Amino acid sequence: MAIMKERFSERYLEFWEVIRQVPEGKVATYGQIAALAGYPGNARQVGYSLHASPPEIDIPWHRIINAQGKISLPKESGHYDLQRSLLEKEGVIFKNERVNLRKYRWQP
DNA sequence: GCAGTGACTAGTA
DNA sequence: ATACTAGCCACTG
Repeated sequence: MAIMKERFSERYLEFWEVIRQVPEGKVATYGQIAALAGYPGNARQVGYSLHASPPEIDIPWHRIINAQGKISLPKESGHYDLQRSLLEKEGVIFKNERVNLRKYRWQP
């Protein structure tokens, strides 16, 4: 499988390094992660890196949402409900499928 | 190599 | 509020 390559690009590793710093009960956006990792404008790659990330890396992938405060995963996939329940378990409140970013956004 | 796709975003209308 | 656009770049066929 393509995702099981031994090495990932340095860019992906940088993304995951930043994501690892997002604390419990807080969220960050894809664009925010990209900018903090030193790749502003590469929000899409952040999403792709998570899609391709192997389970053995231990990162809070569920704390990453889009700039509208919504979950970017399709509801049909089942991953949507997983991400939402993981966040709610940490105290993040959803209102109309949306998180209040002004309240829950991680500020490094 | 080229075109399409995607866990994106900021801008404009 | 919605809709469309350009920019973004790794991956796939």
